[in-house]
Amino acid sequence: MERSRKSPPPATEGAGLTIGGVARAAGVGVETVRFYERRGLIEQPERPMFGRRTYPPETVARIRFIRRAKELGFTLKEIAELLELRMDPGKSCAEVRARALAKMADIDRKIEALGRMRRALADLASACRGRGPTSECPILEAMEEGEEHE
Amino acid sequence: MERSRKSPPPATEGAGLTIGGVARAAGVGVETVRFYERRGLIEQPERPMFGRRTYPPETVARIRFIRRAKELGFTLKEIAELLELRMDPGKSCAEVRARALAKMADIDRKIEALGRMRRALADLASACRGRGPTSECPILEAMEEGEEHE
DNA sequence: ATAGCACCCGTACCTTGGTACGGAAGCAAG
DNA sequence: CTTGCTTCCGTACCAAGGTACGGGTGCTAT
Repeated sequence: MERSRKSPPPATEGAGLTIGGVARAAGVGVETVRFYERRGLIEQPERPMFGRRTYPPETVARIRFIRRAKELGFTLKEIAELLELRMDPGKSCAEVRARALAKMADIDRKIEALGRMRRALADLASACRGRGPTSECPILEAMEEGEEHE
Repeated sequence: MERSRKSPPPATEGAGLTIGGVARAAGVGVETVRFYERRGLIEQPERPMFGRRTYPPETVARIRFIRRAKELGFTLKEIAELLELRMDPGKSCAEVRARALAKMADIDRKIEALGRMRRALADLASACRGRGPTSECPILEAMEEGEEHE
């Protein structure tokens, strides 16, 4: 029972990991690994009709890559493209850089949109002393009138 | 043919609008109005077994309210709560103000998260001269190593 | 009176990123 | 050899916020 929760599968030493081993090593759930397979983000190992699949250690690295890219704001679709770029020896680093810059521009737009919301809310909140019934609330009134700012 | 695309339904003058009239006046699609009904965001008018429903003009104002609140970053669930507050004479303006402040804090957190992403991307992009194959790209390398910042 | 929108209704579908379920079968320990 | 954890596989479900469809009916103008 020494290794029961630690590593059930390592039957043949350096061969490969089972899906559970990959998931633990990469810090995601088994279902997430399966989900990434379905999305084509990770290559599926030879799929025996019966029995278990064994994954190469690169799969763990690939999932970590996905995790990190997600933290940087890339969607799974974009990550799939990054993974393709990474594999394609004909593509240059400039392509990757361009994706990063585009994502930064994307993030800037989101930040600006949120900033506009924030300012609009701050304006409304400052117009409201927080007293009286909701029927006289300047915030609600402003929303009812709708400024059609567009 | 003068009014054919302008207002098909106004049979009885001041009575009420059909769903299409509401949708046009509020600037949303008919399906969206139906969707808001299902979500309980707008009250459904008396529903005749057969024939058409007529909506009071307040429905248009309500949908505009929803639109405006959405622009301010509220979810439909939160908007439903705002609408309840608006209707409840026992609630005070302070409640509404609190929602607005909470939403601002919410937005601040999102902005900070995006700012972190942006800075991380900027760091990676500045480390990459945009030359060479993807196999030597500092951006991809950094993602592969995964900094586990957390 | 009939063409032709507009409306009614339930239901299915879309995107994004997973999570959960249920039955069958593998595999190691006790 | 049986128990019990994994794995395999398809499929369904979640949140959010709609959009689309199909079949049936209402209403209005020509």
